[in-house]
Amino acid sequence: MSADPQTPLRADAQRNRDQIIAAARAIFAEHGPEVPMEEIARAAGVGVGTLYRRFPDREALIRAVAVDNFTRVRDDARAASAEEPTCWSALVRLLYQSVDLQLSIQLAMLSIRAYEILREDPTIVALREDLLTEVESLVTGAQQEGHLRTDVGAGDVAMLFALLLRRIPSRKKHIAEMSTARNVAIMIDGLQSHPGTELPGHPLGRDDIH
Amino acid sequence: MSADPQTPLRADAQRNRDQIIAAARAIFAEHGPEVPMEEIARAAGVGVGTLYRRFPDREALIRAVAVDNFTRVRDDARAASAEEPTCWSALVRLLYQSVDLQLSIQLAMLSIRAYEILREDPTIVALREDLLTEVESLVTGAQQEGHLRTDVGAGDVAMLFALLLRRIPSRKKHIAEMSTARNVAIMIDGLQSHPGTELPGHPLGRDDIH
DNA sequence: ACCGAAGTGGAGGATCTTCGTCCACTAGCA
DNA sequence: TGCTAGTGGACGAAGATCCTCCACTTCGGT
Repeated sequence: MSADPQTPLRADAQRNRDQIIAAARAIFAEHGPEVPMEEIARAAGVGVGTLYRRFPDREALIRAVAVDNFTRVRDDARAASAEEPTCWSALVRLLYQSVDLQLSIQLAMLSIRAYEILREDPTIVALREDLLTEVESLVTGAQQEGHLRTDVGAGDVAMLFALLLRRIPSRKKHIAEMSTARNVAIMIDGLQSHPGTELPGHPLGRDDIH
Repeated sequence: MSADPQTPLRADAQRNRDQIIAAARAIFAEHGPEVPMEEIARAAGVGVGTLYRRFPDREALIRAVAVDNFTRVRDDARAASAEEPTCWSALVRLLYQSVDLQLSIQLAMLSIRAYEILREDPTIVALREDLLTEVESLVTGAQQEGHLRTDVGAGDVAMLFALLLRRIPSRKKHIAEMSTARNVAIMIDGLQSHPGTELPGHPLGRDDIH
C-alpha cells in the first residue's frame, strides 16, 4: 500500500498493520470515522500502543484507510468498466459491490471531519479525481446506451448510494443485510429508464423491522 | 399534548416548554437523539436549568418529543389518506412531507438508545401501532390500485425512507435539500409500477457534492 | 401596586469518555 | 543466542457532558 520508507517492517508488524487497516475499514464503514481508537485496536486484535506506534494519530489512520479504500474502489470501477458489456451493467455491478463503495463515500462526503483531513492530502485528492472520472464516464455511457435516466448526474448516484448503503443498526443481522440488498435493487429501478430489477428476499412487513 | 397533571403551567413556562420540544425536534432530526442537552437548551433560547426542570432527564425529553412527533405524523397520514384520491397519491404526499416522518423513523429505528426508551412506553407503542397500521393500509391500497410494485412491504418503504431522509452534512444547504428531494423522487420512481416522476432541480455533477 | 409562588439561567462539582504515552516484556531475525 | 523492533495495556491528563443548586426574575391573582 505504501513503499517502504526506510527499514521494511518486520513480518509480524506488517501483519498487524494490515489487520489494523482492515479492522478500521470495517468499523469506519459501520460507525463512521470517530469511533474510539481502542475499539479499533480491539477489533484488530492488537493493543492501543501498537496502533499508535503505526499511526501517530487518528488522522494518519483515516488517511491510510482512505488511500487503501479509494484505490480499491477505483480498481473495482475500472475492472467493471473493462469486463462488463455495457456501462449500465458495469454501474450496476459496482453498486452491488457496495460495501467498499460505501466507505469511500462515507469518508468523502458524510463526515465533515474526514473530509477536512482528506482534502489536504494530494495522494487522496488524485485518487478521488480518478474515481469520480470513472463513475462519471459510466454514468454518461449508461445514459447514451439508453439504460440510465438522463435527468441524473454522477453526483445524484453518489448521494443516493451514500445514503442507502448506511447500515441500519439492527439486532437481526440478516434482515438488515437483506434490506440493504432490496434497497439497492429498488434504487436501481428508480434510476433505470425502464424498471425491471427483481427484488431479492421477501417484502418486509411490520414484524421484520423491529 | 399532555393533560394538566396538577397545576396548569404558567403562560411563560408553557411557552418555553413548547420551544424546547420544537428545538429538540429539529436537532434530534438532524443529529440524532444524543446531542448535548445544553445545545438543545441554547436552540430553545432557555437555560439548561429550565430544560431539566421540565424534563428530568434525557429520556423524558425523548419521550415527549416522540409522542409529539408520532402524533403529528399519524395525523398527517390520516389526513393524506382522507383527502387524496388514491392510496398511492396519499403515500407520495406523505413521503414528501418528510421532515417529520424522518424524525419518527430515526427515533423508532435508527437509534438503538431511543428505541429502547420508547419501547417501554405504552402511549408511544400505541401511537406507533396506529401509524404502522395507517402506512400498511396505504401500501396495500396502492398495490391494489396497481400503482405500487407488489414485491415490497410497508417495512421496505419505511426502511428506504429511514435511510434516504437522513440529512447529509453539507456546507451548501440548498444542495443538500435539493438532493434530498431528488432522492425521494427517484425512490418513488423505483417503487412505482411504472416510472414517471419528474425530478426537481438539476442533475448533480461532481462540483455539486463538495 | 404589591407580593408570594412559580419560573429562570448558568456556574460549577461530579462523573464518564477518550486520548496518547510509557515501559516492562515478547518475539522475529541474523 | 543476543540484539532490537515490536507489543500491550495500565495510567494520568484533558475534555466533554451531566445535572444540581440557588440567587434572582417574572407572572398573575388580589
